[in-house]
Amino acid sequence: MTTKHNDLDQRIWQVIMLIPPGKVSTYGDVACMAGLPGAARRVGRALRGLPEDTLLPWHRVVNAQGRIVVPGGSGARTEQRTRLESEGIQFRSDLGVSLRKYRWRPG
DNA sequence: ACCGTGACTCTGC
DNA sequence: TGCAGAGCCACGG
Repeated sequence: MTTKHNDLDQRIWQVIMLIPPGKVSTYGDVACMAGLPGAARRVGRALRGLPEDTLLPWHRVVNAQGRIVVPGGSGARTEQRTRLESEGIQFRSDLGVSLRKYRWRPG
């Protein structure tokens, strides 16, 4: 098999599963860590195809503003916020989280 | 190969 | 603070 569209997704998922509980990362950072600088949108596509029963901590991925950019769908937005709060992450209003405090940086 | 689309990001008003 | 435009990468028709 030469063409594996899953290859990119696989790499993206691998990065996301490294995000520790209580911390969050941005689409841009995940893309960069996956070796795809600037491909933040590609990360969104990778998460979009995730099954509902996935073990991947997709909820720890927010946009560059620390806000949830997940479309309503089946209440995924609410679920993301609930999961983050259950990990000790505090939300500022309905705006989002403080990246300054919860942003995860590999190092 | 061209064009439109998206769970993005940055800059400007 | 919020909205709009342009740039960005990869995918699907």
